Parts: sequence; structure tokens; C-alpha cells
Amino acid sequence: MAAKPTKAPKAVPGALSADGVAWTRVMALHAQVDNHIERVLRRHFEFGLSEFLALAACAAAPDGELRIQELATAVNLNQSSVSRLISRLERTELTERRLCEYDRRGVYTGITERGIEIYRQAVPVYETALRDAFTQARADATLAPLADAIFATYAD
Amino acid sequence: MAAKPTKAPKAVPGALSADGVAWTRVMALHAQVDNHIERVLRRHFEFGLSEFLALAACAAAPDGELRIQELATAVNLNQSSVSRLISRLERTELTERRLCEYDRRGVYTGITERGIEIYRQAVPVYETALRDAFTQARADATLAPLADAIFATYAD
DNA sequence: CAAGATTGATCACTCAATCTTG
DNA sequence: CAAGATTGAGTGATCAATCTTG
Repeated sequence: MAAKPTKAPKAVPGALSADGVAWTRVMALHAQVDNHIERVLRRHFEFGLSEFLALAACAAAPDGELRIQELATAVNLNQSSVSRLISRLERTELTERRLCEYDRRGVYTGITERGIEIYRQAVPVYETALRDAFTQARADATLAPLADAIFATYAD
Repeated sequence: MAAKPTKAPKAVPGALSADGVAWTRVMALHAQVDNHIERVLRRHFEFGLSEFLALAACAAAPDGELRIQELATAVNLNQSSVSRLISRLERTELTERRLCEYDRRGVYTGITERGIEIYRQAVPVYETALRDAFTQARADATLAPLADAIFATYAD
């Protein structure tokens, strides 16, 4: 979004701005990495990325439990989607619904012992899939600089 | 648990690496921007982001036409999804199927005059939605540095 | 048989409506 | 009435299978 000094935008009708092009790269990178992680997770477990993120969020929370709204933020989905997501996780005993005593409208989604065990197995699979996907993406000259920038931004 | 009150109590078995955290930010940013653009496009037109990207790809191609595989790369979807995508675009006369004379297995998806007109109207809507989404995302301290890095990477 | 495209079945996500509780 | 969660209906994306052509 930084102002570009002395470059006139292309007058070609239908041409995207520099920012538009940048976002196009982000979408491409995201699609590639996301698809790869999704496939790898489903190949090894009985769930995909949304379920993994939900388990991760619960595992990191106090008492291993979170409410629908909190989970929605953590997995980037809405209430409705999360309600169905935790129904899937519950079917395989990875999480369980716990009633909230102080506000009976609320429902806690708590990760089970089995859920913790499976999640721990999934973490290294996820991390490996992520690294592999990025290695693959770096082969694309248009994506390599973006891949580098992302990790550099959050390198501690 | 919690036997060490010192530093790094997050050395828990289920903790994500720095790269893992970085990708979490990317997913959050992508979800927010993607959702916003999708909603804005559908509010103004009769299609969403995938259709917009397909129109953009065709508009930028020689003769305004592309084959399924090329479109699949441009919009980050597979053959099957693109086949249905162009069926939708065809229903509203934004594109048309053109047979390939030299390889009758192939099919060209060509943007129509009407498609070009609508696409030109959509570009500024898309660009504005993109900027608005990023402005919103920058309000989140964990996403701001990523937002900056993305545009800086392609600002040449 | 391989490559390109389409179709049937299935699934995850979304919106809108509904139900319950504060 | 507002907030939190769930459910019904509809859509877009995917896999696998199929059809056609090289």
C-alpha cells in the first residue's frame, strides 16, 4: 500500500494495480500450501485443517476448552460452521461438549485425552507438510520472495 | 504440569514452531480479506471471487480466451471446478465456449463483449474491497506487519 | 493408453431462521 | 429484546468415474 514514487499506473483497462498483483500471489501461495496440508492431514488422520486448528486452539486453552465464538476466531469460520465442525470432532471422540454453568446459553468444546494424543501426533505431520509446501512454492520465482518475506516477518 | 514458572511455559508438546505461527497469521489474513472481497463482489455483481479471477485471466489473454487447464492455474482450482465455474459464467453470457480446431479435445473459454464490460466495472470494486480489507486487517497488531511485508515485497 | 473436459456423488461452508437463556 | 448455539436449505469445490479425441 506504500505510495509508489514515480510510476504511472497502467492505462490498460482491466489491469490490476501493484497491490492487486501482490494479493494474487498471496492467493496462489495460500491455495497451494492449504491444499497440500489438507491432503496430508487427511491421508494420515480422519480430519483436515479446520479440525486440526480447532484441536490446536483447545489444546492451548485453559482446561483445554473454548466456546463456539472463540473457536470461530481461531479457525476463521463462523458460528454455524464451527457448530458442525465440533459435531464432527465429537463423533470421533476428539472433543466433547461441556455445559457452561454460569451461562447456560454457552457451550464449551473441550479436547479429550484421545484428542490430545491424536493432536500431538498431528503436529509434526502438519509442520512437515507446511515446510514441504513452502519448499515446493519457492520453486516458483513469483512466489519465492513472498515465502521468504512471510517467515522473515515473524522470525523471532 | 506447570513445574517451571520461569520462561517458555509454552514448550508444551503441542506448541507450534515459529513457522507454524507465521502461517497461522497468513491464514487469518487470507480469510478476512477473502471473505470481504467475496461479499463485496456478490453485493455488486452476480458472481464472486473465482468468477472475477477467471474474467481477469481471460481479459488478459490473447484473443480473450484460455483453456480449462490454464484457467485452473489462474484461479487456483482444479479442472472439475473450473468446468462448473465457466458453466456459471456462460449462463450469464460473460463468457462463451469456443472449440479448438487443432485439438478437438480442448475447449476455449472466451470472454464476451458483455463480459469485458462487466469486468471493467468490477475491477475498481475489487481494488477498493482489497484496500478496505487490508485497512481493517492492519488494526490487528499481529497482522499489520504481515500486511506491510506483502506489499513491500512486490512494490517495484 | 494418455490428455482434456464433463458429470455424479459427496462434503464443508454460508446464510437465514429458530430455539433457548440472560 | 439480545446473545449464543443449532438446524434447514443452498452453493461451490473436490474426487472418482466417464466420455471423447490424439
